[in-house]
Parts: sequence; structure tokens; C-alpha cells
Amino acid sequence: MRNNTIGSLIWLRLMRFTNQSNQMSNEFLKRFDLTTAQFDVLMQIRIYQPLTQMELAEKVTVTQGGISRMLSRLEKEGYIVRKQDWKTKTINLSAKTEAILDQVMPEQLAFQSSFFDDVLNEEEQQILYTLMTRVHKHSQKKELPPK
Amino acid sequence: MRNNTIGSLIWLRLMRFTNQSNQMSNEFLKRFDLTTAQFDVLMQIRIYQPLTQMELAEKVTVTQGGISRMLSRLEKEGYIVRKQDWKTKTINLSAKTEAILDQVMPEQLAFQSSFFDDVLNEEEQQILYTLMTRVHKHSQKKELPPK
DNA sequence: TTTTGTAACTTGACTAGTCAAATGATAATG
DNA sequence: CATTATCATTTGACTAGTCAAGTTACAAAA
Repeated sequence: MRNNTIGSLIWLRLMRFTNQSNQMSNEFLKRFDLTTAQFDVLMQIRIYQPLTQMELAEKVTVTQGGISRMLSRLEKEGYIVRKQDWKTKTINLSAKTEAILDQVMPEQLAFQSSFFDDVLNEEEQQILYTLMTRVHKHSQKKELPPK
Repeated sequence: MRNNTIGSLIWLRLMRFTNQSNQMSNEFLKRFDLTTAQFDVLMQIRIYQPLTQMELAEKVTVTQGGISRMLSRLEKEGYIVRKQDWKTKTINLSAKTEAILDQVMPEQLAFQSSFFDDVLNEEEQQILYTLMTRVHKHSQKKELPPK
């Protein structure tokens, strides 16, 4: 009954870990009045602005609908500015958000890193990164099995 | 501006990968009329039944409120049975669900494994599992930094 | 036996997301 | 110029989750 493959064990570990660390990250970011999801999209906008909703959706792997809802929350709170530009909407950070991110980013990156720094040395982190990169890249070109 | 640590790069990879593979898993499970989240809790119930809602919440790392909502959906669909038993509610799978899981489980485990089998050999998977186990276990006893 | 506690579960208001149908903005054609 | 097409975004109905306040089920003390 317990015919778990090594792959399925890895899968479960990854799911539980990301779930858990996501919750902890939310708690950490509470002091800046941000959620992990919001921080994620704000960072992507900062790096790639100006960009369209489609491009952004792609970067954070959510659907069109998902990004639309997220952005209207962020706009309502004044974090971002959207303007109709030809058929598409162009997204930019508001000035206040640039300032907020300058402060939050180093803290959040340090927080994320601490999950690994505390238990893995430099070399082990490099190995983990390499393995996960291969797995992730492969998953992106994976096809659903038929039937 | 791109002062990404190796840890923050790993973090992002893990988030994107789990997010993506979760979506693919949802699509895969559609043929059985299940979601990934539902499959996860049904599997935990199968392994540990009978159990209480608190115990289950702990196993799948969601809150009391979250498990309550999930279970009432599952109960409405006839996948599980809850009965009041002293102060707590005891959860069991319905007979039909045991049968469904017998069929779904091997397929889903194979699907999960395929993410890793396709690109990592046995030894690499073992390494990945070991590293992630250390990272995960550590995160469970981690404290939020003060301030 | 009414009051008082307490542990387990539920619920209201919310974020975050999905899918698929509807709407908006612009272009191209009859 | 009105009609049709096309692509981007929005929206309705839903799953899945959070937090914190509210119930429920039982126990023990007054």
C-alpha cells in the first residue's frame, strides 16, 4: 500500500515546504503590509516595467483572469498605475512603491535565503539550485500524458 | 539592483515549479473529477483514518477553518463521512472513495514521479530528496525573526 | 441543575486563484 | 461608414485558503 516512489516523496516535500514557507513569508511581510503574492508581482513589475498584463501573467504563472484581479487590488491600494495603451494596458509602479520595494527587497531576499543558508553550505545550495532548475525547465515543456 | 542570493534563486524556482506542477496535476486529475488538493487530503485520510479534523489539518498544513471548508465540500460530494464522536468529529472515507483511490493513486504517483524521472537519475533524485528534507525539517522549527 | 469553562468545529469577510463567457479597443473590409 | 474580426482585459461562479469571532458539545464546579 505504501508504494511511494522517490519522485512522489520529493513532490510531497516540495509541496509542503513551499506551502509552509509561503505562510511564513506572509507573516514576515505583514510588517510591510504586503503579501507574498503581492511582493512577487511588484518585483516582476519593477524589473520589467513598463509591461502588459499578458506579459506579467506569464512571468508569475497565473492566468489572465488571475492577474486582472490581482492588479485591480494593487491599483486600488495605489501600488501601481495602469493606462490603456493601444489594445493593451501598460503597468507601472507608483513612486511610493519604488521606495517601499527598496526597503523591503533586501529584507525579503534575506528572509528567503535563510531557509537554505541555515542548513546547506554554498556547494549544497548550488547543487540544489542546479537540480531544481533542470526539473523546472523540463516541466515547462512537458506534455500531459494522453488517454 | 540584481543582488539575488543563491537562496533567493532557489526559493523562486521552488515556488514557480510547485505552482506549475500543481496546475498540471489539476489538469491530470480532471479525468477522475478530483483536484490536487482533494487528492492530497483523501490520501491522508486513507492512511490515517479514522482521525479528527485537527489531526488532518496538521498533516496537510492548513488551518482549522481551511480543513473545515474542504471537508464540507468533500462530504457534500459523498467522498467522506464525518460523525460527531465526543467533542471531536471523526473522519472516514466512504466505500466508493476507497475504490476510486485504488485506481487513481498509482496513476497520480507515477505522474508526480515523472517530473523527476524524466531528467534526474536515481542518485540525483536521492540527493534532491535529502537536501529538501533537511530544508523542510529546518523550516518547521524556524522562528520568525523579531522586530 | 444552572453557571462556567474549554476544546473542536464553523462561519463571515477577505485574498488568490481557475475557467469560460462577456466586454472593450482597435483594425480591416464590404 | 457600418460590420466583422481579433486580441486584451474583465467578470461571474467557483475552489482553496487565511484570520478571528462565533457556535457546539461536553465536563466540572457552585
